[in-house]
Amino acid sequence: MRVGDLSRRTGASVRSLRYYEQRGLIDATRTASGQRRYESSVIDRVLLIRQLLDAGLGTAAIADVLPCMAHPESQTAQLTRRLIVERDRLTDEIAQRVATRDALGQLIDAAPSLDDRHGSSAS
Amino acid sequence: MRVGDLSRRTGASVRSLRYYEQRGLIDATRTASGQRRYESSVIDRVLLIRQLLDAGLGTAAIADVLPCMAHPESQTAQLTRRLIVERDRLTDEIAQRVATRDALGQLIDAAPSLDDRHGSSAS
DNA sequence: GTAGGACCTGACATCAGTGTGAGGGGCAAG
DNA sequence: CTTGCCCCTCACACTGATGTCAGGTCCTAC
Repeated sequence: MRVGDLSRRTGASVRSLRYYEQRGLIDATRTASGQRRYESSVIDRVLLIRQLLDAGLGTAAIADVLPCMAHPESQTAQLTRRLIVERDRLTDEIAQRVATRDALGQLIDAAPSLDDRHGSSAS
Repeated sequence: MRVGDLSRRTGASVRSLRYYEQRGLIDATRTASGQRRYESSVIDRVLLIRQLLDAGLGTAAIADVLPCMAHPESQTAQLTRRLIVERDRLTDEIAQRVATRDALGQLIDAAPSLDDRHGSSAS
């Protein structure tokens, strides 16, 4: 499949797909004229990449953890440590966000109703 | 207090403090010669700003929600809606990160021990 | 009053992911 | 062979928070 197809099937822009390739996250064979051809397995890989990006990992981190996720048996101690680093970073970010979300939630709950929904008290 | 002091007491770089001011997040009086002077209440404000930044909010969002957090009584419906938007965004980000963290966690748990700690199974 | 540190503004650099435009080729259908 | 769409590379722009450098001023301690 070609970049346009892959783009359509993953939601990633063509630009992004080329960028992922440049970062070593996906690879493509080239036709004689230089056009990229992808195996269909790349679709899932791209979707995974996007999940990780959305989770706040950078392409470098993704390049490290992707192999583990694709071939769990290829995990080395080195890689496992990397996974742990990223997991712990996520844990910290989650805690930070939960704390802040709850703080915002309290302000919202304390706000003059806004007839947002709220059983508006048990009046 | 002066920028250097505020910087030391908050952990924010002088550069960042000036940036926060430029974004309207904090304000300072100026001496005749133009140097910034801060009230001590600004310390807490800066700490709060940093919490929000760490939680992934941008300075624009922070500029909106800070007044609510400082003076809850000043909350307008408009502001409350903004709070809700940010809270919901946080909720999404949290869900995304939790999912990814759990995926990483599974890989880590499935990894060849690494004698990380682990009661190393109930062997 | 002088040295040296703290401060001022302004501007350019960084990172990351993505958008966008230029200038040029590939390939299938008519 | 031409039309039209897809692809190629290169390269510059943007956003956001921060670093950093330059050139200049202020102020405290001696």
